[in-house]
Amino acid sequence: MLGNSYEGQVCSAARALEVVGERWSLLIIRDALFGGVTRFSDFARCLGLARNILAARLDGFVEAGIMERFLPEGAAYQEYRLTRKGRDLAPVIIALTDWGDRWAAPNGRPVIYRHAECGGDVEQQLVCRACGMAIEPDQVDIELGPGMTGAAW
Amino acid sequence: MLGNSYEGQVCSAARALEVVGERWSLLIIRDALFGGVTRFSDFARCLGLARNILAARLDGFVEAGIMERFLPEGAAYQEYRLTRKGRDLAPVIIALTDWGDRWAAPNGRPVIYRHAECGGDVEQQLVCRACGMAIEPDQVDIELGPGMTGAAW
DNA sequence: CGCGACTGGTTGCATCATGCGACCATTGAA
DNA sequence: TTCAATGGTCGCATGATGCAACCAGTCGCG
Repeated sequence: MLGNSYEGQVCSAARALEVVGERWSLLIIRDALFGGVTRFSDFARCLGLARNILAARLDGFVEAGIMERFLPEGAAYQEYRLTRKGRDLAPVIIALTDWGDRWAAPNGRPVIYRHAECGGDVEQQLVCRACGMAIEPDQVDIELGPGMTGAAW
Repeated sequence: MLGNSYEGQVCSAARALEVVGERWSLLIIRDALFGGVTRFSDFARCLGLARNILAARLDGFVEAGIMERFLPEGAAYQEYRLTRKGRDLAPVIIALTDWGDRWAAPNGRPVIYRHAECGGDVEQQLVCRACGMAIEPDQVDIELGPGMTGAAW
């Protein structure tokens, strides 16, 4: 989005950015995923964004199916919860964080992701499904798949 | 960026988004990384974005150190090339693409990432550096690290 | 019950980012 | 020489974002 779309692009990354590419979107999802934030006012406080923008983003997330509104039984204030589709964005946020840690964190990592079971550092890897090897980013090629229409991306 | 910053956020994901979070930024980098696009007019044509915006993005990338301007010897038109810092964004783009493939590609994947050596599918995994296990997104916890200042993210 | 604080918004206005089309100097090819 | 492409810049219109004010309903406290 960012208010609009990337129409000309036949590309899943563009489709994803239409949903979560606007300003604040990924930070809202980060807080929901890893900070356990669920309520309107808590998002506004944590992030310091304007409340009308927050309302617009949350509406968009609900409409896109990455969050759902939920009223805990008995009472009073509603929660915004990530759906499976929303939680599936975790790798995106972790990839951004990894990059920021490496290239924009002179004082060390502010936040560390840990394996809940054993407490170890979480690392993101590209793996080849065929040969099982770990892959460096420059060993990745692209190929057009069945969802491609027309000639261009 | 998106024209401005996420000042209140002490978070590497926010730092990363300040560099590549603006509209079109990640698509430009995607084309540079996987499409081999290097020239101003080619970016403009592939993406269909306004040329003044493209100029602003490329300037920003050069300033941020994720691209560099390069004049091939002998002649005439310049190229924009990703630096190491820029190529390191590949996992972000692959993560976005994976998500888009899963949740927003009803006709199948338009673009497939392949291991250059063996041609196998590239898959992104979270791995525990301590125990070596593959980790599901909901098994990830966070911990504050040395770069954290103050109490909040 | 009364009161103040908090929640979950909405509205209007100002400002910044983005998009569009016109323009321009230089290079290259016919 | 002429025509098209490159790599931009400029000005204006429109859209997105940010800010402050406002509001109804709820909660906790005395």
